[in-house]
This record gives sequence, structure tokens and C-alpha cells, in this order.
Amino acid sequence: MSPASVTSMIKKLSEKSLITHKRYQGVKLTSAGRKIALEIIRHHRLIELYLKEALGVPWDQVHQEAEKWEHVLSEDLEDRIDRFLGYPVIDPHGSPIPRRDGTMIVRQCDALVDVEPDTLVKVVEVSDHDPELLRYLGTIGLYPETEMTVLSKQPFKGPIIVEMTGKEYSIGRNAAKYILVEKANN
Amino acid sequence: MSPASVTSMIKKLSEKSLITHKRYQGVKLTSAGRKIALEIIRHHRLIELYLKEALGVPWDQVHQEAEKWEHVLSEDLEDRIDRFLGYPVIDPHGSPIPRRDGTMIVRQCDALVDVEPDTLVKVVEVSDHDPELLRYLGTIGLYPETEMTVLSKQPFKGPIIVEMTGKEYSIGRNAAKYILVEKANN
DNA sequence: AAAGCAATTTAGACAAGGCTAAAATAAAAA
DNA sequence: TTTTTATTTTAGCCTTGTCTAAATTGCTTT
Repeated sequence: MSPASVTSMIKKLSEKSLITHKRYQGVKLTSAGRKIALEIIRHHRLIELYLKEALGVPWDQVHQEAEKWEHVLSEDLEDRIDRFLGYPVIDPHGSPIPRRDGTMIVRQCDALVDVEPDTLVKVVEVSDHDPELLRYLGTIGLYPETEMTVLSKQPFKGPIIVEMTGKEYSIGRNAAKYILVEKANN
Repeated sequence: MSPASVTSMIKKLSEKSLITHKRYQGVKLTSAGRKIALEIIRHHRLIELYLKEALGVPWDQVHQEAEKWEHVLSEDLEDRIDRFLGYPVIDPHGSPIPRRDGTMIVRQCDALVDVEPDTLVKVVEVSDHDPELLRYLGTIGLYPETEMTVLSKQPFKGPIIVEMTGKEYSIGRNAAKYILVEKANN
């Protein structure tokens, strides 16, 4: 989308009181806007999980499909999917699924790129924005809940070396920005 | 949709060679148009069946949901759903599901309203256009594959009396137009 | 403090898909 | 055969969401 299109949509959302906006000073969701946004995110993440669990869609593809489905999901079907999945709380990438009431759990976690060497960490969440990255992480078995030890950060913006199930892997800093972890109870 | 809107869309589809059109003389699908139409119908009917089988959506609601989903279904997901369902051939209302290659089985059947009394028939297909009707038929247990005997047609456009699993039911002529049956091998 | 640069907004165009009102045509009735 | 009625099309308008090009604003650098 062009910057101009974004500005024009901002204007419309602002007129509908879904966001607040002062010229040249960014944008903020109102509570009405946040509610709608979280509802769509809930749809999106429920569908991601559903596609994986019920139809075996690989985790690097679910985002793309969910992006289309999220807009046509009725409340009734949302409920059925929710029930089928056993009222899940996180999606295949580890992102929290907003609750029906428009609230969402908040977790404390750090980007892998910021973790000091010699720390045992557990993967909390992986960004779903790049299928390529997800595919790669899948091949090395890095998913939410996976534990690993950060061995070292190579200098000059070099990769991060981690140890996972006995093997060593190197992960680029850019990728490591999109992997969120928490300190594991060693 | 207004008649004018229909004419204007006809013009567009005609320009895309999906239909042929002579002014004041109706419209016909080209083979390219038919292919696309059947692909959408395939989506629609696969989804209807999927919603019923996998998520337990009642048969009077699946049409409405499928109408939205049919437009966002990717080929990959179509394949997964098809496989999940075991490559089905008919949908919950008894309508044939077009094949991937754009062909569809054709069956010989009659509207219930046209059947002579004292005939044993088997329900082939029920129109999904009216949820109300489907709900009613559901309550009396009339589904595709159900067998019943036409007992009589009441005069003055009165209802049709049928016997099904030992009980008698009366079905309005209008409803009976939307129930397709074939003669059962008595 | 001024100049330059990057981000943001305005202005204006355009395509898609819907609508109403009026005109044209075909079909039915007199 | 003419008149009436119903269907179909045309003409023209409107909204939504997109775009490009140009103008504006705020931030950074000299």
C-alpha cells in the first residue's frame, strides 16, 4: 500500500472513532478500535491453529490462509472452532489468542538477539511474517516451547550460536529479532 | 441486486468472454465461464459438506457460511478438505460436487411435486435456498437417500401426502418443487 | 540557524461495483 | 393490429479503496 492510501484510511478510521490521530503524530487505537482489532486477531489465530490441527497445513502457510479466512468467519463458526480446539490459548507460532471478551494475555519475553550468551532459554513465540524463516526453523526443529542454550554471539553482527537437543545451530541476527524467548528455569 | 446492476455485470462478464450475450435474449456461459463457475460450485459444496462433517454445522446453515468461504478457499486447502472427506461426490443437500477437472455428474430425477401417487421414491436432492424449509425437513427426517411413498396429491393445489418410516406427512406443493426424487427400486 | 532529507499529508485521478430513473424492447392483452 | 404491461438496457450518479505527484511538516546535520 502506498503511504497516501494509508493516510486516507487513517482518516476514515479516525472518523469512525476507531483510532485517534493528530497530523504528523501517529495513530492510536481507541477502545472500540482495539476491540475490533482483537476480534480479528482472535479469528486469525484460531484459524491458524485450526488449519494446522484439523487439516495439517504446515505452520509456514497458515498465516497466509488465515489472512483471508479471518474476514469471513462468523461468530457461530468461531465458537465451533474454539470448542473443537479445546479453547486454546496460543496459536502455532506461540502468539496468544485474544479471548472472546477482547482481552489477551501479556507475557514477559525477550528477543533472542538480546539474550546474553550462556543462558538457557525457552522459545515463546516466533513471528509469522516470513514463511521462509518459519520453514527454516521447522527444519531445525525450533518451535514454541523448544529449549536451547545461547552459546555465543559472533562479533560484527554475526550470527547467534545456540545449542538445541545436543546440536549446534547458527541463527542470523535478523532472524533472531523475530524469535521471542524467556529464561528457562534451569 | 437491481436489474440494472445485473445488466452491467453481464456486460463485464461478456467482455471477459465468460458468458455470451445478445441484447434482450438472455445469457449463456462459455466453456471458460462454465469452468470457473463449476470451480466455485465445487468450493461451495465441498465446504458445505466439510462444515457439516468436521464442525457439526446444521445443514440449514452450511449454505450461508459456504457462500462466504467459497471465495477465499485456496487450491491447496481445497485438496486437503477433499482428502479429509474421502473425495466425496455429493454435498449435504444431495447436490453433486463438481470434479476438479470441471465436470459434474448428471442425474435423472423429478421434482416431488410431479410424482404420481402410489409411487415409492428416494430423495435425491433438496434445494438449499431456504433454510426454513431445510429446518422443517430436518425435523421430519427427510434427507437425501430417504425413501418414501407418495400417497396422494390433495386437490386445489393442496399438499402432497407422503408416508415415511410408517408415518404420514403433508408437504406443500411449493416445498415439493424443491425436493428432487427418483423412483426407488421397489 | 539554515539546509537538506525523510516522513506524512493533500490533491486529484481512476477502477470496480453498486444504485435510481428513464428509455427501449419484447411479450401479452385488448 | 394496436395498446398495455413487463422485462431489459442505458445513462448517469455515488461510494469505496486504491494510486501518483506534489506539497507540507518535522527531524537531522552541518
